[in-house]
Amino acid sequence: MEIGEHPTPARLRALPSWLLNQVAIAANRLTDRALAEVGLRRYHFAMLAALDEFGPSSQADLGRCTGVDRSDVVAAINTLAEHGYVDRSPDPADGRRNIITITAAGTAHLGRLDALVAGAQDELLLSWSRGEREALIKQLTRITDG
Amino acid sequence: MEIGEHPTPARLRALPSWLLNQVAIAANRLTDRALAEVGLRRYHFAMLAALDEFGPSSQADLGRCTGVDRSDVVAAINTLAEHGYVDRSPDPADGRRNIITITAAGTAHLGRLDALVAGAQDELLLSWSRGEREALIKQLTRITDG
DNA sequence: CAAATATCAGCCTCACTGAGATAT
DNA sequence: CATATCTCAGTGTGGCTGATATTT
Repeated sequence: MEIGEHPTPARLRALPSWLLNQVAIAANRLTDRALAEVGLRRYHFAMLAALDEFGPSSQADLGRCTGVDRSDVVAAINTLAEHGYVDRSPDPADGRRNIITITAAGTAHLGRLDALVAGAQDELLLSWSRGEREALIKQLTRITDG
Repeated sequence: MEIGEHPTPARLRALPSWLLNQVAIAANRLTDRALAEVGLRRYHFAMLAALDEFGPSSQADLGRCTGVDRSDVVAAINTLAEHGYVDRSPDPADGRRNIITITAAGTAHLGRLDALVAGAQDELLLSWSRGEREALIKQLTRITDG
């Protein structure tokens, strides 16, 4: 009696919010799987990237610029520090803050992470040209900026 | 000393998977907020839409075509049935299955949900033209199909 | 006193897993 | 026997809240 499996309802297929959610789930799965190879997660990559680009930062700044909650930054930095990818030390100029600094090992590892994350993008956007990817990035950026 | 807040790292701003995740979070928040007005959630809308489009279906089929896990379909149908939006009855032709049918009240309510969900799209894509929205939908569809 | 920081404990949602009972 | 369905119990993540201690 199971003649026909249903396809996705047309109402959902035409809904940006639904499509975005499905695509994000797939993208996150691919990225997580790639980063699992080195035992890290997406937010670890985000914070190392921020430290590499902006230099030593407070945990609050790291959380804000990566969109990671203040509460979760603590645990993520713990893990990165245990791996030796960052140093955490009190700010001599502001007793409330910790200064997080990326280590040489962290910088080196970030190169590996870049490759893994880039591989996940390639899996997600298989057969997309460079120009097509840029168009996608531009559209998504327009939404986040709005 | 807090002269400059960090912006989002360039590595992340150029990363499709990261952008997709951020945009999906925003989209889901808007949709959830809209549907909260009537005490329902995204997956309720998805299942009512499927039932409206395909007619009476088994829970397994509903889960597959909406991407909702078999396990979560149970709870969602419970809620919809309590509200009187669907009927759940055993399939006389296949004892393993329940046949879920949308009720008249369910169909009526779906119209209201459509409006709420459409409003959330408008909030997300403020100032996007019809053509721009279609281009976005086409790109996202290309990813899900891949 | 008001505001910001780091930390901790905990909540809720959602995608998912495993297992059991039933039926094909 | 293998497969499919429905159900329940439970897991893990991610985004989030509230409270506290400390410092500015």
